[in-house]
Amino acid sequence: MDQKKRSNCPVSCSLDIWGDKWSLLIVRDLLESQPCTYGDFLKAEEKIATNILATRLQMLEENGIITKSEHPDSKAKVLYQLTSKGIDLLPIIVEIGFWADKYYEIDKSKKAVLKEIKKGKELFVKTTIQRLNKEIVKNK
Amino acid sequence: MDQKKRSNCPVSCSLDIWGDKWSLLIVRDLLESQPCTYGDFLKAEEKIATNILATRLQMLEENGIITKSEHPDSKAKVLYQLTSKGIDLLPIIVEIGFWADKYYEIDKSKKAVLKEIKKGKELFVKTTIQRLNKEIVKNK
DNA sequence: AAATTTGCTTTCAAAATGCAAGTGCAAATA
DNA sequence: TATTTGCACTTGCATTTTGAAAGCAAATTT
Repeated sequence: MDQKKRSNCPVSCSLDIWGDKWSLLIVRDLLESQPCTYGDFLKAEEKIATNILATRLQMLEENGIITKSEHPDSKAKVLYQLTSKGIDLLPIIVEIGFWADKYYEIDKSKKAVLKEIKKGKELFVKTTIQRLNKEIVKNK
Repeated sequence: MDQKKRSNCPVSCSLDIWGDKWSLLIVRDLLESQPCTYGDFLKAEEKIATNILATRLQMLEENGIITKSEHPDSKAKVLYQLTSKGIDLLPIIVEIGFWADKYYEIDKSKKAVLKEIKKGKELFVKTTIQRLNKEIVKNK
């Protein structure tokens, strides 16, 4: 009864994040600077509406892509971070980056980062995923 | 005046296909079996509505991801195929496939294909892109 | 000549979005 | 202690997008 009808992703797995730019933006933000607060997401360049952010965070949590935890300094704050499943989205984000770099103007700093990654893509992805996974453990 | 406000993609390039599952599905279909007709897309498993298909095909064409051309056999039919820019989305679709395979049930045949690709991802991507680009030239 | 196929367009109700304002709680300040 | 501020949301509502079905014109088949 509470079973939601999910959209199909382009490789036959059902998941709402496909077809939602805001979800991808949240994942990208987290990959770049791990624990983020609600406010951090709102501050991002793309100006997500606060109600949309709330629904997307909830959806990502339900799908096991992110987790919520308490901020060490303040109970008023909430920390969001990626799960292993979320971290594994890195290769996709990286490939989107390469593609965008090839066909669109992107800012210099991002261009430089991508150029570095290109030198050893597989290694970069592997070590970054390892690092992010270790950081999860740290926060427990 | 006709300047549409475009959504931002997660890597700072503006493009509507990010955040739209139907666009991704169209690209996936084309990567799997190059020229497709309007009807082919409608026949796909995911059941895109015909009006949505029309707007997405138009959008993808405007963004230089696909092109329309005449069917050699019939004036009633229209062929859609990827441009080089569209073909270059392959690495992204492949990575989405790997991720989905890791975390969701996908059907056996796709699983098998992905397993094969995994053995030599870089080579597979390179040769497939080359092949698809050659096929574009053929159709001219 | 009539029926069917093909590639769309139109209509319209239902759902999703996006902006602004509001709420509740915790922490900082007066 | 009282009050303001900051943070994480929620609510209301107008606008936009979606999705299902029906319609349509041109081309093709029967």
